[in-house]
Amino acid sequence: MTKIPPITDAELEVMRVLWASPNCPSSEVVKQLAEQVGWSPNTTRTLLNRLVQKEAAGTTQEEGSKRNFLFYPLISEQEYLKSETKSFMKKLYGGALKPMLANFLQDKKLNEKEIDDLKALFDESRNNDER
Amino acid sequence: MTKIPPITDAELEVMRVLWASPNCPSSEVVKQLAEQVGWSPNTTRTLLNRLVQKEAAGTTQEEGSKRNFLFYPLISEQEYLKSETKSFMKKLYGGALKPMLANFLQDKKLNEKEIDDLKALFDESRNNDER
DNA sequence: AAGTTATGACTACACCTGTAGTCACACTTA
DNA sequence: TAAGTGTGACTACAGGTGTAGTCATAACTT
Repeated sequence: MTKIPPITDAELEVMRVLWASPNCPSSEVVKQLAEQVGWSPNTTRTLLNRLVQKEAAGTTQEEGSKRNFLFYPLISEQEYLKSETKSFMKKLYGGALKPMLANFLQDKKLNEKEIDDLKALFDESRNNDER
Repeated sequence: MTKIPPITDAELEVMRVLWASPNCPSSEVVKQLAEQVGWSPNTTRTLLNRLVQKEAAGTTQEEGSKRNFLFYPLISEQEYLKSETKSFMKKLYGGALKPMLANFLQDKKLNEKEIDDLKALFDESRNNDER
């Protein structure tokens, strides 16, 4: 996926279902979102269609059926998270990690284990940078 | 400020001006945004009014004038950043820092100095947590 | 085969957002 | 003081978004 289209909050709910079960019949998406967020079937279908229109998801006709479709994501959760995170960081912090962390840590104090964990993450990031 | 209203992207531009120069005559906001983002005066004024309506900004009549107003932010940049960051983290990562960092670091490798810097941030966070 | 139900295509509609126009009038300037 | 200009109040309007209704028809049930 080269270009990630804008995905609204409601559409994101649908994408989550598709990420969790790719190649999902619409009936299944409808069912899950009816349970999880109480949407009417048509609401879910509308969102599915919008996702297909903006090429965030794709459909194929189900085997041997004239009218049932399967839906699958065209952008991965990874891609989506990366792109959203990047644009969020850019919009609010000019793309810099440090001020964002400083802000986040004001609220949420970390314990030893969490700190070590995150430090390890940074170290990995450095070590993986071969040159 | 107890409750932070939703602020759109365009409105955020206006808030940035107010944060940079609190108690700003509208003419000044208009001027700055005309230069910075090329908006017509009425666009800026509309946004100012919307911010006042949603109580993100306040106004006072300018000294000895019947029609000129000063504008000031009712929510601080700190509050705004904190709230936005929190809801972003919640929406995309369930509120957990680690997966967000892991994602961010995939793209953007850090050098020694940056890593040390961020580690120090974490340590401060721990040390401030008296108990 | 006839009735019922699930599915998809199309339509609806209110509210939000970005972007500005119109108009009346306070203020400035000649 | 008459004419022009900046300001604020109100209005506009297209496109996006959340949330669904309607309708034709394929598929299931009896």
